[in-house]
Amino acid sequence: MGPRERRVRERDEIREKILDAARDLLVGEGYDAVTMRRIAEKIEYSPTAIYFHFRDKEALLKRLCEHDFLSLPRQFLAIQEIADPIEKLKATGKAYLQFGIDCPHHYRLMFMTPHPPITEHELEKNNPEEDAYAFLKAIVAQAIAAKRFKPEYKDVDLVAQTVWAGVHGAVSLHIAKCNDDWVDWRPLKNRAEVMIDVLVNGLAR
Amino acid sequence: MGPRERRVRERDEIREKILDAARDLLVGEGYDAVTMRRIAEKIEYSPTAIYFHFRDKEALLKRLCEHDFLSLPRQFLAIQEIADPIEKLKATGKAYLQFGIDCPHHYRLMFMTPHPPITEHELEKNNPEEDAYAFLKAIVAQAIAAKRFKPEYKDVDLVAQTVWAGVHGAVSLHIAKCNDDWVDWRPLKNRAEVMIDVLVNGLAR
DNA sequence: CAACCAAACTTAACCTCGTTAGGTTTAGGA
DNA sequence: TCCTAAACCTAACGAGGTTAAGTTTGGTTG
Repeated sequence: MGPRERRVRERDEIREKILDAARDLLVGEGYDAVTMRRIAEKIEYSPTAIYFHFRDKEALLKRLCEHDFLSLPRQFLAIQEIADPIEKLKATGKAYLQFGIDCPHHYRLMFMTPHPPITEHELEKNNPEEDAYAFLKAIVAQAIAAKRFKPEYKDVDLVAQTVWAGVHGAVSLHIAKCNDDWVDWRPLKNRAEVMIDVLVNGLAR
Repeated sequence: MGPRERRVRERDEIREKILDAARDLLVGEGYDAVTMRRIAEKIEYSPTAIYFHFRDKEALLKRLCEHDFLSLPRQFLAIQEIADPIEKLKATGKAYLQFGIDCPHHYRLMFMTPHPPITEHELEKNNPEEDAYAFLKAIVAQAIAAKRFKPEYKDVDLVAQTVWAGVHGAVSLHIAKCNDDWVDWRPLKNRAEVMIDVLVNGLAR
């Protein structure tokens, strides 16, 4: 481990510091507080220094989204203990909901904001412990294998994406339109629970 | 109709022109193209003139969202011909999906972007012909009245919001993450159809 | 060891954007 | 005829993302 490795490590560390600062601003002060200048201020660098580590703001935010999407299942650890796949699915939905309630700005950036395509992935995919989508897929696959769903619902990706979309719809509509008094909104938790129940009932044999 | 009425009419006309210009930019050139300066350029006014008609950009965009949310059901005219409430509900979901496919930028602004609360509504509410949410609610109420749903699903608002959220989840996840090759996305139309079927099945007796 | 060179920064500036201050025109009313 | 308020305009401010150009720093090489 010569000075070469140290350089690489230091580079990764400052990259991580930038991402951490961006996340802190996002969660703590909201969407609009995430500016290159404020990130720089937080880590005591000049704003332009960030451009040495990220091509532009979009790339930075996209990286943050990917990173935190992967780390989501680490918050779902208790769910793995549940044996019944249907209960597991419901618990996952509720945990996902809770993330949306706790970190709405973070949720908005990760799931409600389009990011232009960037062709550089370096992170590990398809590991349920480190990839939220793989986590969900594994549960759906388990439910299908246990013949808990109607026979027409055998496409794991299609079912997983439907369940995801359902809960996401409830959460994201809340985040986008909770200030809209045009609609007589029911409480989010209530809506999300009904959504999960209706979905599971619709999928089940 | 003296000059006083003319003044009011002219004011409304230029307001409408501003909204039309904003909508054109949004649909034609996308989200980022909607700037006060470009709107002004399009209607051949100075940027500051807009501030005489709208308090700020947020108010302008919010007004646009409300206006177009109301005019949505005018695109759903054929649906009123359908007698069966379940089929009606499915058709409404598909029409809503089609709007998301045709106008993704417009959809994003209307349903995926939080707008701060503004306390000034001047538009007519609760008319199914001019209010997309009232339109959906009327269909759900019809289905409930015809005893097509399980007895526990008798809260019209709760059911309407669940159905809305389901289709919205499919559409909005597509708009936000269609460039994300991390997930092996099924086609949107496919996902939306499954979503509608699963929801209806889960709600039905 | 000295020269070099690329990595990792910095300062200063550019451009666009939303918005405001202050001035000007215009038309209806007193 | 004068006044006033509505409906605009020009000019500018400040914040944001980004770039150009220069500077430091530490490892590598002749």
